[in-house]
Amino acid sequence: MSPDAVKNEDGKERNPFPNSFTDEFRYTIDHRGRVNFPAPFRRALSDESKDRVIVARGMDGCLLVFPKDVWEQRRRDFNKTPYSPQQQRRLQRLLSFGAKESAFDGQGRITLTPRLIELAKLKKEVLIVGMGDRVELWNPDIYEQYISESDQTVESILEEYLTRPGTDMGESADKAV
Amino acid sequence: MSPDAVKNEDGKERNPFPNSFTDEFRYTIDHRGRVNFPAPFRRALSDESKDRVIVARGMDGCLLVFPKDVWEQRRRDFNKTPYSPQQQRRLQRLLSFGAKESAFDGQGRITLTPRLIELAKLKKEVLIVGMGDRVELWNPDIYEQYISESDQTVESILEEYLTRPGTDMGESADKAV
DNA sequence: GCTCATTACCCACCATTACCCACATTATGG
DNA sequence: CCATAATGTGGGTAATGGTGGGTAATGAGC
Repeated sequence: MSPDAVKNEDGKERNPFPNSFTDEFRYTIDHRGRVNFPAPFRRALSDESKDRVIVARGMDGCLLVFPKDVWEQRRRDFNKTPYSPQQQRRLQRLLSFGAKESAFDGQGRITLTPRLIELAKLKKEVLIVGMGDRVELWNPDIYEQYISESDQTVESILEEYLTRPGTDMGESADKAV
Repeated sequence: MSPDAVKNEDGKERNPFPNSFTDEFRYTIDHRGRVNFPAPFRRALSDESKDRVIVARGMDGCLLVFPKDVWEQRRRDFNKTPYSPQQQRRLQRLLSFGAKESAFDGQGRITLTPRLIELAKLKKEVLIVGMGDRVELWNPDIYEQYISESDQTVESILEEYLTRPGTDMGESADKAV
């Protein structure tokens, strides 16, 4: 499966990795709760989600930003879970609890509600971390703390996976065009 | 045309070993944090990642440079690990910690952030080492130090693997003489 | 209906970045 | 041995991206 894409009909080059977010940015929140959304991430957004994202509570004290189409997909996925309809509804509500849909302003920023800011204990600065098809917002201090708590075991696991040449887990060799 | 490229039927150059990096290079970082990326390595990049790489923290004090498609593959692989969701999240975050996506400029250079430069203790010079599907950046002094620390055990292991049958060279070397 | 608080849209500034050109040096080919 | 291309290094400059603030629309409360 490579949803990788096609060029646009207007000939403009499109991102070959839609909704794929990598690396970190450090921005400031202004007194109105506005946070810049990294320009590379904006460009990486799929056409369907060009201007709309959902900000929700994340795990371990961060906030999550989903492109709208990814969010909808997640929501639909709950219906495929083996749980009862009651439990599925509960899952959906937990997911949406505190979530806020947000649009970009002319400068590419989103506005966080006071509630979300409080949930993530955000102060003046935000760390924005690309995590594949979603983006995490962190209080930099908490993130630092979280990272430093990683024990030796996790780090050696990471090391092993990083150092492993090519991956035998995923299918490789589908490079032909 | 370069010796490490072959021609496709359509006449375009294509590398027979995409995302395969060998050999060492020694370059300088300029005052803007720009480092040249070896021309043979640029040619070795897969078509998908021709223009984009990710620079991340590596083990033992070096930096890692991944072609974007390799990086994405690694990231997806974490979700297939037998570990708990919490651990998977931690792995993903550890992987992304400090990571920066970068594009090549017209001269084939990437720019390193001050943070990455500091992490790897890079001064004026960088040693660039091909390590299979990824590339390592080293402070040459630290690399030298690291190599010299290899003890007798490691060296004898290397010796054994170098001379072990399994390659034509090793085999014939064993039987000849 | 009116007022006030909140939100959304707009413009302005400026540091940083990316793009461009220039040149020195090395490899390549005749 | 010279000519030519390719590669590594440095720097100027226009464009982008991040930040702050003014002002018009929106909506809630009285």
